[in-house]
This record gives sequence, structure tokens and C-alpha cells, in this order.
Amino acid sequence: MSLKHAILILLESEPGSGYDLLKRFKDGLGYFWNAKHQQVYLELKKLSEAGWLEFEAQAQDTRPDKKNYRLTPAGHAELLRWLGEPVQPNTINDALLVKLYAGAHTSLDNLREEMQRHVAVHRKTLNSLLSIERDYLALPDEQRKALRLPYLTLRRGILGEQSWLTWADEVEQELQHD
Amino acid sequence: MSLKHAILILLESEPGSGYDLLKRFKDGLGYFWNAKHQQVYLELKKLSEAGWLEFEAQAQDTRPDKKNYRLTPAGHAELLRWLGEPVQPNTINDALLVKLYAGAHTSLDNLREEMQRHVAVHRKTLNSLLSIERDYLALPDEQRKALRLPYLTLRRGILGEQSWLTWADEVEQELQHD
DNA sequence: TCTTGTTATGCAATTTTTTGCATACTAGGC
DNA sequence: GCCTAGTATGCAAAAAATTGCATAACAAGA
Repeated sequence: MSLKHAILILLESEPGSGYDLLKRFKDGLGYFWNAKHQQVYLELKKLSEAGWLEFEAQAQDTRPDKKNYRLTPAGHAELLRWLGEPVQPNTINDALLVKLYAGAHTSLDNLREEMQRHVAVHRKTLNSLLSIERDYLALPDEQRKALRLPYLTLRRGILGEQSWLTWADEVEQELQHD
Repeated sequence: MSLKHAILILLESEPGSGYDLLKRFKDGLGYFWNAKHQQVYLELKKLSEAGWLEFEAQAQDTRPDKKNYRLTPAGHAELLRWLGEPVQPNTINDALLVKLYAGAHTSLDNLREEMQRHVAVHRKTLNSLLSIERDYLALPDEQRKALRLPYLTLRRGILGEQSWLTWADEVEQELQHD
């Protein structure tokens, strides 16, 4: 799979521009999908050419034009088709672990600094996810119900980050001595 | 980063063939790096051409020839250079979460089946990691000490899988009703 | 005997992602 | 006045990863 269906789903739940999508990836969805702006814009173009998306250009006074994308019926059909297919489990390629694995060839200081950088990032992500969760939990019942599946993906992010930070504590302990 | 340095590190700790590397990725390291055989063989070729690896072909009677790779001094230097560089945090692209996020457009049965498939995979992975951990913990002190950094990466795998399964319970609960 | 799994490697084409470069205008802080 | 951050989009080239195809032989179980 690829960015394709992630985009279809985001635009299905709410139409928007490439820039909008990037913001959605950045604040809140980044724990399950990441993409650079170049890739998103290119993919939007391809999806339009394939007939799965359509857009209206919005002229703006002071800003560059904005292209507002939404699904076509064909795009919606493709989304449904994809949802019927099994998804293959995520593959993980984690460079930090590669570095730790080989850590015996470098200094403990180097490893500790590296870990600190990553801890800072993960803590920040966790805080932002927890703040989204608080907003969700404050919603009225009906809205909460409508969002319960996206909320489960948020839970994945939260549990994942907490688990990561627990692990980081173990690592810190171990890197104390020697 | 890429497969390059993962391969250098594995071969640094023990020389071997592409096939050997694939096995190492498969049983035990798969929780932090994944690669198909085509990619590994291609990368080995490139790394040899770059002068970071060298190999001896081992003729075998009944089997195809085996190429045994090991680091050259240049490869070792490159590894050290890379270890000094900061690693950027992992980006996650998780198709299962995309599907769940869009789950309102499909049936609960479909989602439950999908989850069950993934749960089975994660349970199996966890069991295999726990079994590696048992072996590690049974080692004499000295060997345990020598492997303490690789062991930390194993811990990441274990904590990560456990956290994943905890999340799966939450999801199962939620997918019970409606 | 037939099928499945394991050992062992590789090329070619395509898809996916990253990196580098490029434009252009606004608002706010120092 | 200058620097930074934000809004908004894109092309081109390179790197990384996947998919499809290909070979070749043995061992084990149904």
C-alpha cells in the first residue's frame, strides 16, 4: 500500500487541499502516516489523473491559489474496494535500533545523546496526542460515537509512545554504567 | 538511512552470506529491520562495488554457491562514521491504522477479521522474541554483558509487541458493540 | 508421485519515497 | 530593515523498496 489510500480516506472524511492534508498528517495523524509535501502534491496530481479525485482552484488575494480536492464516485468506489482487501502487517525499519545494536563500536556518550534527542521527540508527540485525546473525551456522546474508530487509531499512537518511553527508561538505566 | 548500514552492522558482528542475513532479519531482527531477498542481494553487490565489503565464493556440492561477505577496513570506517551521525526518528506508515480510521465505511466483521489476522502475527512475533530473551537471560554473565546493547533492541521489540497487543484488546472491546 | 519447504542467488521493471531546487507573498518580532 | 515562520504549490533526479520472473537441487511428508 501507499500514500494513495491514506489520502483518499482523509479527503473522504473532509475535502481539502494538499496543504491541508499535510497539516492533518503533521498534527495528529503523523503517528500513523508520514509524507513530505512533494509526495503529497504529486500523489494528488496522480489521483486526479486517475479520476479518483477532482478539484476546484480557489483564487486567493494574498496567497497562492489553493486547490480543493474531493473524492469522485470512482474514488469512493476504490476506497470501498481497498477496505475489502486484507492489509499486510506493517514492516518496521528503525535506524535508531540499528545504531544501538552496533553501539559497542561507539561511545556511551554518543548513544546517550542520541537517545536524549529521540526521547525529546517522543515526549512531545505523546503530549500532543494526549491533548487531542482530552479534546475527544470532552465531546458530547454522539460526536464521540461518530469518531470512535479514529479514536482507536489515536489510542494506538498514545500506547505506542508510552511504551517507547518506558523502553527509553530501561535503556537509560543500562547506559548509566560502564 | 537505508539497508546499507543495517547490513554493515550485521556483517561486522559476524560475516555471512545474503541468505544468512535474511535469516537473521527474519528470526530475531525483523522487529527492527525488514528487507526482501532481492533488496539484500542487490545491496550486497553495491556495497562490494563500493569497496565496503569483500566476499569469497564457497562452492557447495548440492547447493548453489554461497558468497561469504565480510567488512573491509573501508567498510568498518564507514560504519564508525555513520555511528557518529545523528539518526532521524523513525517515520511510521501503518496501513492497518488507515483502514481502521476509515472503518465507518466498511463492516465491523471486516474490521474484526482484519484485526484477528494481525493479532495472530503479533502474538507469534512476541512469542519468538520472548524465547530469544529466555536464551539470553540463561547466558553466563560475561556473554550477557557483551550482548547488552543488542539485548536492548530486543527489549524494544518485546515492549512494542506487548503494547500492540494491549491496544488490540482495547480495539476488540470497542468492536464488540454496534 | 506430487506438493511443499528449504537452500541459494540474481535481473528487470515499477512503485514509493527522499532530496534538492524553485517561486512568491504576508505577518510579526527584534 | 531583517529574519523567521507560515501559506501554497510544484518539477527533476536519485535512492529505496516492492513485484514479477527465473534457475536449480534436495528432503520430507501426504
